[in-house]
Amino acid sequence: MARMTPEARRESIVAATLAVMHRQGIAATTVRDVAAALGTSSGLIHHYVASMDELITEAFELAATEDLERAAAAVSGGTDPIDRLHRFFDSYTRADDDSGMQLWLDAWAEAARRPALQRASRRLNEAWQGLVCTIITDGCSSGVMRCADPQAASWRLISLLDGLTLQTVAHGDTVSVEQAARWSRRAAEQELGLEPGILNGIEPGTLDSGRMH
Amino acid sequence: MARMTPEARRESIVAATLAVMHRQGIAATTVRDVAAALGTSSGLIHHYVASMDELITEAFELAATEDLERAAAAVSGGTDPIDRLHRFFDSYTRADDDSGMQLWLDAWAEAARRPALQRASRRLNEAWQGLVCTIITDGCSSGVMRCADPQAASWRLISLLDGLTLQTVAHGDTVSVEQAARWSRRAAEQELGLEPGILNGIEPGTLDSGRMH
DNA sequence: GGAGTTATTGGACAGATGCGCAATAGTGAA
DNA sequence: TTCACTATTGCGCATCTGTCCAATAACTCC
Repeated sequence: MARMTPEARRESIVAATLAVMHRQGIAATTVRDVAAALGTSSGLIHHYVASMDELITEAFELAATEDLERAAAAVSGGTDPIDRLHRFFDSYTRADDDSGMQLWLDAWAEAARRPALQRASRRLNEAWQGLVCTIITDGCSSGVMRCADPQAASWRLISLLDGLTLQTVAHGDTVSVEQAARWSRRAAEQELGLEPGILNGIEPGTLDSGRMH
Repeated sequence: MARMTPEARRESIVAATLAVMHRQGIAATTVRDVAAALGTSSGLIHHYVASMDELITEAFELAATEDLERAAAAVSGGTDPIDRLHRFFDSYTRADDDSGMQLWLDAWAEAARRPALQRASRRLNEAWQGLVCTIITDGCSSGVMRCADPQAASWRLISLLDGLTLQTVAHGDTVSVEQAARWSRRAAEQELGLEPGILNGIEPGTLDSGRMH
């Protein structure tokens, strides 16, 4: 393999690790697989990273941080809190192309046994919650949302979203992607005192309960 | 090791597997660890089970089924739908002594790679949802609950419960056990048109919003 | 007691794993 | 052009994995 600068090589290694993790899962990602994906030797990997654990944690952190930043960028383009919340749900739903969420499932399960991974997972989960919390806080102070405790509300919304997406990814179709999207938006409407349907693309006033299932 | 009847030996193997799974996680459970926990040889394990995957699936199924039956038994002792719902939340919250929920986290993550485990996980998850759904359906027909779609409502409640408990188990204290318990009960009250606080042990009429966080 | 059945043993086997290390090859400076 | 530096190689090592199998020991029935 062509010789590269240390920075470029390190980045290519982390990127290749991420690709393998998406394909095979965190637990089944091996040094040799990463080397094969790069077309290099396994020895090179250890020339750049001290251990496999470190590499896996770093790759997970990269992927999760990129997802978060993509969501944050989408949200920041919103014109008002409700639009920003809309954009948040859009980017979250799009982000889980299954393999992205599968990575999170792996991370949550492995967190108990890999301290470094647990710290990363926790930090990023808190960042997601913080993103939602900021939207809600803004919405409350501008008067378009009503919420007694934005911190708590954002944890509830994130947890519902995770729990529903979990079913979609782990079990196939106990809960469909559409249901997860619709139900979590509806929960946000109720949690924040919004007009029913406003986050689900239903025109205000045309909503009847029969349409909700 | 003393010679045992096939049934007793098989049960002891599954029980030992479960103990190892609790201690080390599903992915790190090996034949030799199970044999060591029993004080026997690895060959004996394969005299009773065809493959490691089968053994792991069977052990998970046993643990999850026991939890479910414990919950179902607790629920069936309830005097009315609201009491039964109360009992459901009590048994769910008690069931997660962390290691129980950790097993579920492992199962959800491993489901993508182990078809037999996925089937078991899915079937048991549906059974939990079915348990809640029955309570809600009864509550609606007896008039104490209002719910347009018990199926959907029970998936939402189960998913919220899973998502909140996930935070507790995977990350330590982003969400506390008490918050998970309180918030999921509050969600049930709202979802089913119940009096606020009735599932959280708050006397009807004494509730003010400031107490909810 | 003897014979047949089978639970149990202990190790062999092939393959995979993380990691280390001496040898090689590409690069930039003197 | 030569030399020092280091990115890269390819393999070796120790260990672990699931699975299999011949030998042994315990139990049951005649």
